[in-house]
Amino acid sequence: MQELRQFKADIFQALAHPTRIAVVELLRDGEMSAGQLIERLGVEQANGSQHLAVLRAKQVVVNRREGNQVFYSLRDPVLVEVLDILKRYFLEQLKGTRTMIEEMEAEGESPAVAKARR
Amino acid sequence: MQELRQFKADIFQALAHPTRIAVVELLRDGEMSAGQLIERLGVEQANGSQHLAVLRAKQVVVNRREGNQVFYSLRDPVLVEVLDILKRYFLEQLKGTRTMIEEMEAEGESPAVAKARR
DNA sequence: TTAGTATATTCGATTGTTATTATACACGGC
DNA sequence: GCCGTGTATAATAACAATCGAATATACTAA
Repeated sequence: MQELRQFKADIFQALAHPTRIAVVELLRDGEMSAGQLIERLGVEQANGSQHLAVLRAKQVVVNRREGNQVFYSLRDPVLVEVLDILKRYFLEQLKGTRTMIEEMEAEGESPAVAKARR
Repeated sequence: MQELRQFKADIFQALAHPTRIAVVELLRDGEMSAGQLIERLGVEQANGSQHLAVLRAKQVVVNRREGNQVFYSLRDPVLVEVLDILKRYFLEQLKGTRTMIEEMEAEGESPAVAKARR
């Protein structure tokens, strides 16, 4: 059980950076070379390569060399499911925020607002 | 889109620690007081409270005070889904590892073994 | 008010993560 | 062999996360 939690924590940590999330999203529909990825990400070459190294270390992606280039792909597309779930979660949270904002606007400064601010 | 990725990264980071994953799992079936949580986690009081603060800051959990105690619960149980998906993912990965080990045992020291060690 | 219990926060030491710069490695063509 | 292109790896510096110890806060009961 402890091992499983460590494993989950490692996966979460692998994805705990916007650039690496972007990589997973870019690989959603198939493989892509390191160069293409880095160009799409709009980051420095070394930086992009380091992020790919993190994803490799945590086995989130796999790669294959073809001549000069290295192609990356998702090891298991189940992670895309996770991202999709989080998108729904994000939208839920936004709804909550919107409700909160509306309450603030409707009520002005009030206990509800103070509570929401915490 | 960038904002959504940052949001996802924040959630992942909130869960990128075995203790905090344990908290989410403990809250799976309902709320629990900070004290109960910390006891079950088997961590120092201050440390547990700090981890709860992280989960609060990222809105993963919410809390309510009742007298002397503070009860925590999951803000959105959808995160449990994510953990369940990762369990399946973990088992998949284990299957791969087992296959790898079997190959190693069957073939002895060989190029395939060297490759698997990387 | 004082004491006791439950929880949170602050501080400081340690360790981990990130971006940048520079350098190394791997491959193909010549 | 040498060059060019694509990719990975040090090395550093700035910053963030973690933990334990001590302290602070919130509440209850007496």
